Amino acid sequence: MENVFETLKERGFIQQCSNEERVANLFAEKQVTYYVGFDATAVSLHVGSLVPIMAMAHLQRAGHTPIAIIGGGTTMIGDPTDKTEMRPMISAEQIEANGAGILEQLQRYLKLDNRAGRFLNNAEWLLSLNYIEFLRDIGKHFRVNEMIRAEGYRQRLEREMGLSFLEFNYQLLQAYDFLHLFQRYGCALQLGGDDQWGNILAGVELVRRIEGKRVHAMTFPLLTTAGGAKMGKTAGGAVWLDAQRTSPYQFYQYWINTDDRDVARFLAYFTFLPMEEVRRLGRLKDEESREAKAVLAYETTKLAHGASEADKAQAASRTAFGGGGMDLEAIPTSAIAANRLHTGIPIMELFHEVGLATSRSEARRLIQQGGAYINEKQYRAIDTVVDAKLLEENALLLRAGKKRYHRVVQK
RNA sequence: GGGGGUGUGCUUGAGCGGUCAAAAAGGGCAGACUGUAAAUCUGUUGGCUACGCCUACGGUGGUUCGAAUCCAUCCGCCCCCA
Repeated sequence: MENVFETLKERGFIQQCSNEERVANLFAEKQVTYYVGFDATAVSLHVGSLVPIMAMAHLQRAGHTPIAIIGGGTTMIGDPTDKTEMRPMISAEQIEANGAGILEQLQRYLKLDNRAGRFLNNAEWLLSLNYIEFLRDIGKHFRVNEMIRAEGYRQRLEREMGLSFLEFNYQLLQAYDFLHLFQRYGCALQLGGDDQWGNILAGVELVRRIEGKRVHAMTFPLLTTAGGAKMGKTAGGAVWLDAQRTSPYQFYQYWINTDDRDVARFLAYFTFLPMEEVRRLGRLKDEESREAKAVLAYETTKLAHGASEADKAQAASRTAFGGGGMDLEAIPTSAIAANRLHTGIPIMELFHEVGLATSRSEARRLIQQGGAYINEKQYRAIDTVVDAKLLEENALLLRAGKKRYHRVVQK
């Protein structure tokens, strides 16, 4: 079997590495325990976390042991790295709840049964730290002059934002995590986004000073779409891995709407397809690239939500955009009382009510600008009244713009 | 503790006491064009019981016929000194 390191490299996962050769050998020589920290500020992970997740999955498939940690302790501080503002602090209970959701999602990609892999909350060891001891044992190993040279801190220091002492300690805590995981589980490698490079190295350094052992760091490139947007952000907000927050259909649509220029890269990152296949799909041009996008969308959805959901999403997407009717299952639907429909509802009110417009004024603009459709027929008159006569098979299919649909049924 | 500065809509950022729902850019949304892509062009971008009304320029009070614009005070942030 080929070295996972090569696999990761070929697929574009590796941005920086403390020492390429050593890390590559490490994987070849023995089973490696590695860790990645996840942000616990939300109940669900989103598409942006998929890079580390996929990297972890590749490694686990090659027989190595992942540890996913959520920052129960560190999240309560807020990571200043590359943030223009301080992150909001959240409560321990909230983090606990978020952790449960995150674990569930990770388990679709990773085996975290405390043998093949682990899921830990760093609150477990951080909360019991004693300040004096921490300063004495850990704090003495850090040089402030080095720390403030880090890009993230420097920006905060130079701009007017300021940096609180609390946030400044983030790096120490993250380094301490690494030390702890090394001591307790023999964890020898930390992975993270490239913005974490400095923090990860701080951990490497700390382990070296205290334990005299060499551990390693590896970072992933920070992904943005070709359009310059952050991964996983859309107009409607983040694209979550949680089916409750982002339906498998929406998830599928996110991927199928990928910019042409990103398709090949994304296939390598977000699917397990062999690289030959990835390259073949990546070579498709113009209209043909839709095939590649369909594969990307299907594979990613399958990983996140399972094959049957992926099939459904794919079918829904095809009928919706392939000229056929919509797959009714996939469209958000709301019920409206029959008598209201018989009386008639002003079109503005209807679009607002079902959430296709956030206010009546927005609905008004939408309609006036020709973006409002009922049963695929455009309505531009704001005084249109929608009543039961427009029902088709007992339902109305509302559309705002090109892609946002909503179905209304009688109650 | 002392001194100076700053706080505007989703973001950045203009803003003479009336003509400011607030310039400009970015972002968003919609339309045209398209391949459910990109680029481009056009329109639009606080709310409402809608040619009018309401809410908004950190909070609270005040001056004024009238305040985002002036004053006081409080809060947050930044810089310098201690």
